Amino acid sequence: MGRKKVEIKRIENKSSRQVTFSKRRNGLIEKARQLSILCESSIAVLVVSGSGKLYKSASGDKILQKKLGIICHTRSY
Amino acid sequence: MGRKKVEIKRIENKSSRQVTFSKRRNGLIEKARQLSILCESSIAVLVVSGSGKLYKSASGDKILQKKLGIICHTRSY
DNA sequence: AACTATTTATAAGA
DNA sequence: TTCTTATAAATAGTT
Repeated sequence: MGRKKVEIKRIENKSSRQVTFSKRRNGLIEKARQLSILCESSIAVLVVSGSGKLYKSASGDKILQKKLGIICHTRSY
Repeated sequence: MGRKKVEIKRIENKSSRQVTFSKRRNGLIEKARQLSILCESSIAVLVVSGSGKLYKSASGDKILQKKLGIICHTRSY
């Protein structure tokens, strides 16, 4: 989607990469939310940016959310 | 996207729900893969269907993949 | 499982 | 940087 077709390879320009990261991360989490509602499923999404920042999202099921919490609180990130 | 706009609420018809689940789950995992490549990030996606079947995907980082493995092998799913 | 009309996501631009 | 818009991509309903 977008004005031009983009090849799936690392975006070299740092600020473009950050902009794309932010847009697509939001898009991904929204898609996960929709899927969980439409199809009564549970979804966890964990995203770790190049700079090490963590974004997480869990929808649908409490056990899954708890598990996601467990990984998110380890020290590695 | 598609022939009609769809409301984001549980799809009542079981077979439509299964078809949509399969399509959107694939779409979600592909989006995750693209984001990880484009923006040099690490992403884990865990999907548990209504019937309890687990689908997982991890891209980008080995630590993340290992952690995803840990949740996936617990007995709850 | 393939197709295609249409909606949605998003790459560039303002 | 937030908003816009042209276009690519995803997908709902169909075959």
